[in-house]
Amino acid sequence: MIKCVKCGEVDAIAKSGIIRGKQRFYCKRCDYYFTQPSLLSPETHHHRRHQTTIMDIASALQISKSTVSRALQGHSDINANTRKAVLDMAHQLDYQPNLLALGLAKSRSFTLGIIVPEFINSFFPYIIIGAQQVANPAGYHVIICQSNESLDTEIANTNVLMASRVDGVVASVTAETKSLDHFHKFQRAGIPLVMFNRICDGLDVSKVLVDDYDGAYRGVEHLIQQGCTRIAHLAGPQNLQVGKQRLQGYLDALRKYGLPVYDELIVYYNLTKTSAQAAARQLLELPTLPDSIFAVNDPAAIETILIAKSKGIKIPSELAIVGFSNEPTSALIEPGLTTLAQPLDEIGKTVVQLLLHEIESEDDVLVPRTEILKTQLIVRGSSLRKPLVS
Amino acid sequence: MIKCVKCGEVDAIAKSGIIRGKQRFYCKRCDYYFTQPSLLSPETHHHRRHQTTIMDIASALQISKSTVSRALQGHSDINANTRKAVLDMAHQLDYQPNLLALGLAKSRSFTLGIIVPEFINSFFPYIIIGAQQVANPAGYHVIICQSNESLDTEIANTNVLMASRVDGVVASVTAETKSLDHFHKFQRAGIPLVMFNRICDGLDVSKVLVDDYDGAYRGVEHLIQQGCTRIAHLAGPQNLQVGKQRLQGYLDALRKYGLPVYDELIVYYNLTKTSAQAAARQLLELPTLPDSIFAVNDPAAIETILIAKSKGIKIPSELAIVGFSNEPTSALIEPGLTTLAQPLDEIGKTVVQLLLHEIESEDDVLVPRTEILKTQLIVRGSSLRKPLVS
DNA sequence: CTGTTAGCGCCTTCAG
DNA sequence: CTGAAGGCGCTAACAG
Repeated sequence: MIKCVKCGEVDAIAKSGIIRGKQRFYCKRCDYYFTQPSLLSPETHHHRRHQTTIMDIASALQISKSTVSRALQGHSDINANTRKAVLDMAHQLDYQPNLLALGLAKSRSFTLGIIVPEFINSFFPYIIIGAQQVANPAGYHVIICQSNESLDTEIANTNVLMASRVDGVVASVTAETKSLDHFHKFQRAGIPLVMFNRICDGLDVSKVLVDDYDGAYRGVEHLIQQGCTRIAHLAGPQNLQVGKQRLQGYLDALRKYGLPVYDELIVYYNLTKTSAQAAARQLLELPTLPDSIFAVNDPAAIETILIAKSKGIKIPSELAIVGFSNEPTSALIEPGLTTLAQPLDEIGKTVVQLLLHEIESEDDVLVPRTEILKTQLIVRGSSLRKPLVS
Repeated sequence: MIKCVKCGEVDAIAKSGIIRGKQRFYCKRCDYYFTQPSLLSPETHHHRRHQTTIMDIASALQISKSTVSRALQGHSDINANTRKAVLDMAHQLDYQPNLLALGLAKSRSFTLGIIVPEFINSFFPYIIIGAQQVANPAGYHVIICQSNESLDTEIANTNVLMASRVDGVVASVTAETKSLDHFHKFQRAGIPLVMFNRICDGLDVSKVLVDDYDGAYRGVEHLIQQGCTRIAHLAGPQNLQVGKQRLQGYLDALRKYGLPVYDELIVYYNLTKTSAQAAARQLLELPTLPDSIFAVNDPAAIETILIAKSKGIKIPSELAIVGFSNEPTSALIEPGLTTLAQPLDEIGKTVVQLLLHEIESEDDVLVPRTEILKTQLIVRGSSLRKPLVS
C-alpha cells in the first residue's frame, strides 16, 4: 500500500516510471510525484541527490549503455550520429563520469597522491603546482596530503592513499620520520613511489633532490670569501638526507679552506619555529660569537636574523647569514637574506615525470632513478661585506 | 601452457619467482624473463599490482565475504572469535578498504572537496588545516584543489569534484570569477556547498565570512586616529564581496569622520602581484601624495611598502599603511605592517562544520546560513605615528 | 556498428 | 550468527 508523501492519500496513486531503480509514484489528488521512501532503511536516505550516469543517457536515447560508454570514450567503432547524439545528451544532462566506478572497473584511479610535511611555507606549494602541471595534462588528478610535520598524520596519509587506490605516490617526509615502514606498503602493493627533497635512508625508490651538498658548500664558500672565519651552522635533523648533506657541505667547505671546525658552532633544530629560535639563541649567546651562520633553511635563517636584530647584533658586519631555499620572505626581510634557490617548479615536474614513467612502464623490474637538480646562490644583504667579485 | 613472450618457445620455460603477485617465467632458449601476460586481457596489464580485498581475507579464513564485511564494520551480530580472526587477518594482510568500491556501493565517497584560488600565501593553507581538523575526525577525507587564480582551472576543479562524487564542497573563488554557473551544478546534483572568504553574488548557499566591512572601517578609523586625513584605498576586485565590503567600510569611515573622498585616491587591483605594484605606483606618483593607504590585503600592502621605500618615502611618518589578513610576512617586514587579523583556523573549522551539517541533515530544504567572524586590528610600525591610546 | 554479459570490491538485503 | 544474491556505475570481452 503506497501512501502519498505529501497528502497521505492512498487510493489515487499511480506508478510513474522508475528512477535509479526505484519505483516512482504520482498522487493524482495533490499532483505530486515522489519515490517510495526506501522500505528497507527509511532513516538512511541522507540526500536524494542524483548525478547523471551513462544509463540516464542510454535510456534517454533508447540505446544501450555500452554504446554510450564507447561514444564517450571516443571509440572508433561507432556511428558518427550516435556519437554526436550521445555527446550532446551528455552535455545537456551535465554528465560527469563517476570516477569511483571508473576506477573500480579499470583498477586504476588516475589519481596520484602527494604527501608533503607542511604547506604553510610556500616551498611545497610551489612544488605541488609544478607537479600538477605535469600530472593534469597526462590525465591524472592529484590528492594533496599534508602531514603537519607529524609522523602519525603521515602514516594516516599513506593509508588514505592506499585506500584511495592511487596509481602512484610522491612524498616528502616530516622531520619526525625516521623509519619508512609505512612507505613499504606502496612497494608491496606495486604502487610506484617517488620521494623528493626530504628523504631518509632505507627505501630503494626513485628520488628527486637538489644538490644539497654542493649548495651548502657554495653557501659556506661564499661566507669565507666574504672574510668570515668563525662560521656556525644551524643544522637540520640528521635523520633526513638534507640535514646530513648540508652539514657535510658545510664541513667540507671549512676543511677545504683550512678553517677549524668548532663543535659548539654546530647546533641542530627539528624544523619547528620554536626549535629554530632556541637554536639561534644558543648560537648568539655563546661567549665568543660566530662571525657568520649558515642555516639549513630560510625559515631558520630568518628566525636567526630576527633574534640577532633584537640583540642589536649588526647584520652582516657583525654577523653574516646564509640560508637555503629562497623563500619569498627572504627577499623582503632586511637585510635581504642570501640563500640558495631551489628550482621548485622543476622539482615538482621532475618528480611526477619519474612517477608517470614508472606507472606507465611495462617493465616488471624498474631501476630506481635519482635526479639531482642544481641550486643557485642568491646573494643579498645578509652576507654582503665586500662588493661581489664578478 | 606458457609461451615465451619473445621467441614463442613453449618447452624451455621455467618458473622464476613471483613479482607483484604474478608468476614470473624464464625462457631458457632466449634467456628472457617475463611474466605471463594476463590471459583475459593481454594488452591491459598496465600494472599487476594487487591490494588485498575482503575476498582475500574471506578465503584465507574460509568464510564468506559478507561475514568479513560485517566484522570489519564492527557489526554487532557477529561472533567475537570470527571478528577477531578477521581483524587479525586484515592486519596481517595489510588490508585497506577500497574507497572506490565503498563509495560506489554506498553512493557516498566520504570525501569533501576544497577549492581555493591559490595556496602560495599562507592564508588558505591555514584555513585548510582548520578544515581538515574538523573533517578528518568526522570520517571525511579532503581533496584540495587550487585554481591558480584561473577561472578555467576553477571550472576544471569543479568538474573533478563532481566526477569524484564528493559528498560536499567548500570553495573560495578566484579574482577572475564573476559568474557562478559552474557552481550551480553542485546544487543541481544535491551536493552541499559552502563558500568562504572570496565569494561573489548570485548563489544561495551557506557562507563563512569575516566582517570585512567592520574590519575595513576599523582599519581606516585607526589611520584617522593617527592623524591621517588624506587616506587612499588600494581596493580589490569589485566582483568579489570582500572587495566591495572593504571599500564600503573605507568610505563609511571617511564619511563618519567628515573626511573628503577623492576618486584619485581609490585604485583597484586584481590580486596579482604585478597589478598590486602598478596600483601602488599609481598612488605614490600622484601630484599630491596620500598621507596613508588602506590596502585591501597584506600582499598589496607589502608591495606598497616596498615601492614606497624604494622611492624614499618614509613609513609611517610620510605614509602610513594598513593591510588586511595578517600574513606571517607582515610581522617580518620593516616597519611591521598594521593589519586586520582573520581567524583562519576558525574559518576553516566553521566552514566544514556548516558543510557537514548540510551533508548529514535529514531535511530536504536547507536554509543557507551565513557565519560572520570578527577580525582583530593588529597595530605595528607601519601606521604608528602616535603612542596608542589604551 | 551495437547489444549482452560479466566483473571491479563492497555493502546490504533476504534467507537460513 | 552466517551465506547467497543483487546492485552501485562503468568497462571490456563476446556475439551478433
